[in-house]
Formats: sequence, structure tokens, C-alpha cells
Amino acid sequence: MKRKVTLKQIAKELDVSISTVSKALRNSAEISEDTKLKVQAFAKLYNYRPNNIALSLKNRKTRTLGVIIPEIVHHFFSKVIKGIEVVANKRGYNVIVGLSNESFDKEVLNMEMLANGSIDGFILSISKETLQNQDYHHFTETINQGMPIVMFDRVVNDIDCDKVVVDDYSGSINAVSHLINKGCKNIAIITTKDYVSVGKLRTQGYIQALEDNGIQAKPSLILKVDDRQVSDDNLEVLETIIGEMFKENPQIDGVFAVNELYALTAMKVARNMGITIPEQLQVIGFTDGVLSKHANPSLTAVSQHADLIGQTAANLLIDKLEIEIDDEVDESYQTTTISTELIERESTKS
Amino acid sequence: MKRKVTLKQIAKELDVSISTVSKALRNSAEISEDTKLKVQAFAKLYNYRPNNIALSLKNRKTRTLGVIIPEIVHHFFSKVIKGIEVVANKRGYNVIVGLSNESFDKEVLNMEMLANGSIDGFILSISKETLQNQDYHHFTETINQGMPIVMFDRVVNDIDCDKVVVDDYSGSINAVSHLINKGCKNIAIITTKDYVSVGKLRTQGYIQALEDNGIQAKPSLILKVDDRQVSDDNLEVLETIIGEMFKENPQIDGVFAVNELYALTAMKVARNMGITIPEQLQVIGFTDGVLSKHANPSLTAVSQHADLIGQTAANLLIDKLEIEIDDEVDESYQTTTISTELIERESTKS
DNA sequence: TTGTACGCGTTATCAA
DNA sequence: TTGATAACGCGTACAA
Repeated sequence: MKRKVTLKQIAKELDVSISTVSKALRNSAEISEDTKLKVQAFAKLYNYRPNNIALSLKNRKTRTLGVIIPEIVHHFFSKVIKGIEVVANKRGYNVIVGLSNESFDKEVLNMEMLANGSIDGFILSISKETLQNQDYHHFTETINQGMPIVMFDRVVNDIDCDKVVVDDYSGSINAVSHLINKGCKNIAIITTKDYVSVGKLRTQGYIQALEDNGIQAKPSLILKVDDRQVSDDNLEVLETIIGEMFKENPQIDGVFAVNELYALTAMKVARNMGITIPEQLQVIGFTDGVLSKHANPSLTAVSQHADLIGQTAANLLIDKLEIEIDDEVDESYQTTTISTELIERESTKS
Repeated sequence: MKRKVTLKQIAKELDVSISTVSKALRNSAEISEDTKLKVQAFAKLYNYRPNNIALSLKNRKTRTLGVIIPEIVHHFFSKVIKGIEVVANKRGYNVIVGLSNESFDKEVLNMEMLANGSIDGFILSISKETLQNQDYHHFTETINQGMPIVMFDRVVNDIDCDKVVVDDYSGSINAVSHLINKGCKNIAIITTKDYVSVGKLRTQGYIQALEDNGIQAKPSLILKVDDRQVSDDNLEVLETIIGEMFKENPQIDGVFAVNELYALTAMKVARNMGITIPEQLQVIGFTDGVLSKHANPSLTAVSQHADLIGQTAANLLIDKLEIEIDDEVDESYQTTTISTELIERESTKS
């Protein structure tokens, strides 16, 4: 077994000083051609690579991004990570992933663990519990320590940092307007409680679109699901409440759901009630997921371009890291909005 | 902005030596109660945390695992990562994720990038291109440098390292036997070319199950898809060849697909041909994905327990890392097989 | 009880 | 042209 070779070992072997080796490998003009060739040949032979940790310590830069997300088994978040990875890799950075699992404590713990020198900056999406608690001290502290943060999707205005958001509001307006254009008169929304910022925004877009078209939003058609009671393994509750809404409001001819699961569940409930899609009921989901495409009928969806969100966030963070010379923190922050796109499939009329 | 505080700064502030501060914080018996209290109070006030990078350099241990996977936007792999994360976190490790994107070069590049001190060991699943090339030098070199590797799912026997695999063979036997028990007489398999190890194993299981039941496998019912020609965005090719198989072999009453996409596509093709599921055709997919559950009809599937695979791999790797004291490499390797589980849904008769 | 010196691997500065 | 030294932040063996 040949352990990784260090400058010191090369120096000893060639009977020169460590600094000579270092300079020779960086092709310094200070060193004679002879020694350079000798050292470089030896280094190549033993496959010398500088130790990242030593470089990090010396440069006080790790060239590593910390990504904290609520959940990784989720099409949206894994696509975002992929986008981050692509950009990070291209620009010579690594990515450490931490999962908050929607828990405040785990979010704080993960951030503390990484903030102690392991990374240069964070890209994160806030956990639901944190959004409820509205306790953002860990974000402000991190930023105060000079470590930049880029938030995406689930963000809060209270924090001064770069942000990448989806145009939830206008994306929803588009979707609901589309339903109206396709002839829907009574459009229901299946959304989340308001503490989830994106849920709130999408609900507002829904209401706005109705108003724009001279329709008064009816509370009975606004279903705010407590997503803490609903998981992928426990859909009965969701099915029940959606079923109740359909029964109490048989005039519903359109559904706008703020995520994939709600949309598919609505389709399933409708199917079981003998309601045909898209003839009697048209459905649109706000989602980037795979389920939409493969559902039967396939689901018309508002795509969020998750990969682009990840790429944008990574570029923002790395830009900030590389601009901050001499510890001069760049105090200007920007919020980038990523446009959504309506992908028409079978769950709406063509 | 208050930068992270170091031992040196605390020492200067309190007018003691750095080592005194260090010892006081670690509650050394060498230090007087007085100074300990003083130092600890100060450290707490300034929220002192040791710098991970410095510790890594000193201990020559990063407490970080490197995970290289072919693709992250994939239910199986993201579940594996989640399993790894849970265990790593519990045992005080971080996780750096690298994506090979099924490319040999990116796999090598990613591994080289991380192997230079950034991590203590690898958990990886081999890219398709690497499996085709059969060039495994980067694995052997990494292992030779004393950096342990744990492979999962897509593994090769040629490499001496710990492995976590799915019981592809017996899982397939179970699935096909199940179809036979449910009355299928002519079962087709939709699988991959043999260079994908799991595809090959699953095909072998299919053939074995047939033989066990006195059925001769027919070549015309074995569809080996070249997965380089098929992507989620390009399913026409797949639909066409599956459709041809159905037309040329109308007696088919059962389909075993080695992944979710193939299974769903088969169901879609059948539906379009007016074949009813599960009455005329029963389908089972080898997959852990979300599509199975939400498909219509929902898909009976061989679950791979991806999270357990991740947990097992992480525990294996960390065990190895923590056993290796004094650079004594533990040269014993084990292969852990994770059992699959047949999850019955609507695509097979009850 | 406290402080000094060293080493982890690297690079930059300055001296020879 | 080369080499010694300091520094990044930490912990520890050893000296005071």
C-alpha cells in the first residue's frame, strides 16, 4: 500500500528542501530547469496531489459548499442538488449535503457542524418547523460570522441574503387562468397552511386569477391541508377531506393543487367518484415531479425548473465567495426569480 | 460582524497561553478551576467551536464520507443517500456527494478530487460507462492508498472491498414465481443489456423461476433494452419495441420489468392496445420508486429497501474507519445482501 | 499549574 | 537558485 505522498517525502527523497519542491511543482521561475524537471518527474511518478485539507487551512477557504435541504427523497430537491452539483463542479467546488428532515433542531445542528470551517457558504431551503417557529437566529448568526447564505424556494424576507425563488404567485395565476380559459367555472384549490410561504403565495395567485376574471373566491373551495398530518404513506386523511369537498361542492369543474401529491390524490378521488378527467374535471398541479408525467391521465403541471434554481443558487454563492476579497463582505443582496412554465398534458382539455 | 473566534484570540484576550486555553476547554486536570472557569465562560460567550479543518489536518481524519452515485434525481439513489445521511449524522460524520452522471471520466475526476484529503472513505455505485469499460483502476488505486470503499447495488467482483447488494436474483425469482402462482403461463421480461450487473442477475432469476416451474424460457419473451437509447424524455423507442413484442406474442399474460420505467411503459402500451390489467395481463416491476404506488393501476413491485442499503453501507464504512487504528488496514471484506420484499398492488391479481 | 515546542501539509516571504 | 521560517488552528508531550 502506497500512502499519499507529501511534499516532505518528495523533498527527503530528492534531498532538497520542501519549499524547493513546492516551487518546482508550481513552475516557479525561481527554480532551475534541472530541479524543476527532476521534481516534476518524481511527483508525477508518485502521483503527487496537494492535500486539500492543508490547502483549506492555509487559504482559509475550503472550496466546498454546504447544502441544507429538508428532504432529499423528493424530486424537486434532488433536481436542485443536481443543478448545484453541476455548477459547483464546473467551478471547482465540492458539495456537502445536510438534511434537516423538516426539523428545526436538525437544521441548526447541521449548520453548526458545517459552519466550523468545513464549508465556505450555504445554500439552503428552510425546514417547515423553522418556518413555523419563525426562529431564524442560526441564519443571522451564520451571516454575521461572514459566511454567506443563499436561500432557495422556501425563504424568509427577514433575512438579508441572496435568494432564488420560484414565481409562485404568477405561476399560480397562469395555471388558474388556464383552467378558466379551458372553461372551468368553479375552481377549487388544494393548498397548505399559510406558514409554508410557497403555499401562501400560490393561494394568493389563485385568488388573484379568479378576481382578474371577475370570479369571487369561495372559502368552501379553498382547502388548506395541514401537511403535518399527511405523508406519502398516509393518504387516507387527504383522500377523505378532498372527497368531502367534492361531495359538498359537486359544481367543482377544476382543481389547482399546490403540489403533486395533492393533485394526484384529487385525481384518484375523482376517479373513484366516477368523475371523468378532463371532461368533467380539469386538474393542474404545481410541481416538477415525475409522477405528473406518468400519471394516468398525465397531469398538466406548473414546472419550477428545479435544476435552474440549483444552478442559479450555486452561481450566486460562488460569485459572492470569489468577489469577497480581503474579507470585504459584499453587502448587496439580490433575489432572483425563476419563471415557471405550464406543461400541458392530459388532465386539462386541449 | 464577529468572525469565528480561535484559541489564539481567546488566549490573547485572557492573557494566557494557547495551550492553557485548549486544555481548559477540554477540562484538563492540569488547569486550575479558576482559569478553567474563566476560559470556559469566555469561550461560551464568544461561542467558540474548534475549527474542523484544523482538526482534520491534525488528526488526519476528516470525519467525512464521500458518496459517488451515477444520478441523484432518482428515487432509489436519493433514498440510499438519505440512509447514508442518517447513519453518518448519528455517528458524527458529514457526507460529500459527487455525481458521476453515468460517466467514467466524471467518476474518476470526482474521486480524485475527494481522495486528496477531503474524505476518509467512499461509498459508491458504479457508473454504467465504467461497467462497460471494465476499467476499475481508480478503485484499486484508491484502496491501495489506504482509503476504504464500500460499493452498493452496482458492484464488481474484481474489486476487494465491502459491498452491499440487493438480492436481485432471488428477488426476481420471487416476483416471477408470484406471477406463475397467479396463473400466468406466458411471462415476458423487460430487462437491460447484460453489462448492467443488476439487469443480468434479474434476468437470470427470471429464467430460473421459469425453469423451477417447468417452463422453458422463450427468447422472444426476453426483451433486452439498450438503456442508452431510452431516457425519461424519450420513451417512444421503448413503447415501440414493447408494443412489437406484445403484437408478436399475443399470448403474453405476465410481464416482469427490471425497473419502474419499463414496467409503467409496458402498462401504458398494454392499456393503449386494449389489454386490461390485471385481468388479461399482470405486471410486476423491480423498483422502489414512487411511481409504482401512484400509478393507475398501482404497480406490484419488488422493493429494494434503498434506505437500508444506505444505512448498511454507511455503517460498514464507518466501522472500517474506526477499527483501522494505527494505519493498520483491516483487510477483511464482506458482502451484505439486503433482502427484497414483494409489495402487492393492483397490477397483479389478488 | 502554566507555558513552550512540535507536527499535521501547504505556501509565501525573506534570507542566503 | 535554493532553503529556512512563519503561518493557517489545533492538541499534546514535555519542560518550567
